Amino acid sequence: MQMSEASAWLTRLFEGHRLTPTQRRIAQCLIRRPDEAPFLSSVELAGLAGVSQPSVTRFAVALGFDGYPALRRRLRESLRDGRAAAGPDDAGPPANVYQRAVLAEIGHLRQLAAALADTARIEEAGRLLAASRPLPVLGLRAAAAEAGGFAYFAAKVHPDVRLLTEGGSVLADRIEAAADAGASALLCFALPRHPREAAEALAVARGAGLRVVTVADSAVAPVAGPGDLLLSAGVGTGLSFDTACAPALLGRAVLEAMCDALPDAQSRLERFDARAAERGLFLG
Amino acid sequence: MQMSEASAWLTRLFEGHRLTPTQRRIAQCLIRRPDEAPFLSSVELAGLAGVSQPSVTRFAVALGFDGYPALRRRLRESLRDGRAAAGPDDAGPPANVYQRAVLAEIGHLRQLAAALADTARIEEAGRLLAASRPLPVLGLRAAAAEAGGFAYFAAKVHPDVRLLTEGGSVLADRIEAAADAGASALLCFALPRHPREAAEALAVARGAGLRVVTVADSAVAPVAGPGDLLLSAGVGTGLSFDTACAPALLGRAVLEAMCDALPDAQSRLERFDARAAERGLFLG
DNA sequence: TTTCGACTGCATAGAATTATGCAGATGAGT
DNA sequence: ACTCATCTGCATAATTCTATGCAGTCGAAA
Repeated sequence: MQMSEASAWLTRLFEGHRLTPTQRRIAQCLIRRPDEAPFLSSVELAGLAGVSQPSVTRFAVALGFDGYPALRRRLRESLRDGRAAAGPDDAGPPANVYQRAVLAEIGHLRQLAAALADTARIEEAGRLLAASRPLPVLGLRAAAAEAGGFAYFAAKVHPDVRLLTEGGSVLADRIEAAADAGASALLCFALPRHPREAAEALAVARGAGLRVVTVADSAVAPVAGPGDLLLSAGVGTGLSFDTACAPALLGRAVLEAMCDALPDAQSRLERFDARAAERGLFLG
Repeated sequence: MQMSEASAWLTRLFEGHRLTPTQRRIAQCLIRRPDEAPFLSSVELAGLAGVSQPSVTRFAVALGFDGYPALRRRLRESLRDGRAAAGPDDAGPPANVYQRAVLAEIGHLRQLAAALADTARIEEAGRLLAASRPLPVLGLRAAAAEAGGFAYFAAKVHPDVRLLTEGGSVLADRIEAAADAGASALLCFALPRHPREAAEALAVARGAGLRVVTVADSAVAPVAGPGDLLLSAGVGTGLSFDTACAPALLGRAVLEAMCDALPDAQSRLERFDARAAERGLFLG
């Protein structure tokens, strides 16, 4: 018989206790369903075992618990522990603070990879941004770097990218100017700590009729609006300052999707490369 | 923080829902405790999130469930699924380009984590940069974003950070001005494709007596000089444009080391926080 | 300033879960 | 056969959990 971690634990628990026939049925039932067991109410367990509900309570007491909830609590803990032990197989002590921060970011990237299994949202984001001329890209304070990185590359395939990294009253002017010039969407990088200005700027953008695409640190970012297309990736908090690898990478993924939605992206890139070589812009 | 399968599922669930501040607190609480979440009663969850129990019920309804028990049922299913899927590590083929790019970056981060086991070089970099007043930070073209991100945070703990992201003849002027003002080191982000200008700028810096610390994409970066302190991390090339998660993260690690080498970093941060709160700079 | 709508916690009703008193059943020992 | 201890389920009490009406608060719009 194949014994899982949890049912082995259960078996050990039952050993050394004199159990009545009815109680044995309950125990068998628990051993056979180690995954469901921690979630069952006494009524449900009784039903599955074919015994009365009070027998379940008495079973728990017979095992030395204060009552059925106490037994279930133990089952939950053992499930959690088993889960934790099975998860990260590299049990080595994460040596220093730098390594811990990097490992945490790996976790965020894993999550991002899982989220990217569904490409519908990111492709929609790509289409929206590709269709907007001009394309305003907003990122204030800490998010300015991510917005800048996006805008630098985006400008190589999109004819009119407008990078907005400075707040103040001019920001609203520039958003409205972009809308007047024909923009239909705006890309916003929203990272903690969320500046109040960013929320205000997004309100202006929505008011101007722009569709807002937001790359944020969490799906519950306070700057997100109802009609926005929100994409999220975790931010690392292990160091003195936040690290936003995953959001930055998500931004590049959006950029890729935007390229795919721009028919002449490839030819623009080739033209740039040709001119760069001509001018000796890069080494190597 | 280690992100599990379950919280990824949660994150996807919350996306696209308009949530009130109280509901965001509940969502954050669930995301932060993916292992406990499926076991919590509405009362317990309310307690952990610091909201009232009815708010939890309303939260579940807002997400489209029939009630809180229905939400919890879904959490339990996702926990079970995650458990089942956790067995065969990553058997599935890396479906799409986005996922492949993210997985490649995870590989770079793994290498970075290994390299950071030895903290001597990064700590030396931190000391060098902390001691330089002013501190010029150089990053041209694609590297401007990484340099900008570093400089934004560095300015919160270092009294005189000078961000240099624009090339041209003025760049050499500004480097020499920094040296004249007392700078003893310069931090350079050097990413492909390496601009010729960057190499020239570093030559100027060395000529002015600055110690150069370079965060680069490879240990054989063409811009590195003999006396430089070179730190490297891989760059992703799976998408149309390079992704520099690992170098960016390495930059933040250098920043952390610099903070450790600045005795009054902590007090500066606290002063900033106090003033930010005073001015209502950030949301939440 | 007033009004209105949205949000939130309190109080409480309604539902479920759990524990316990009780009686019938079973089986061992006298 | 009688007694007694044990076991079991039924009915129900006690507890815990969930949902909802209501009023106070806050911010936006008129």
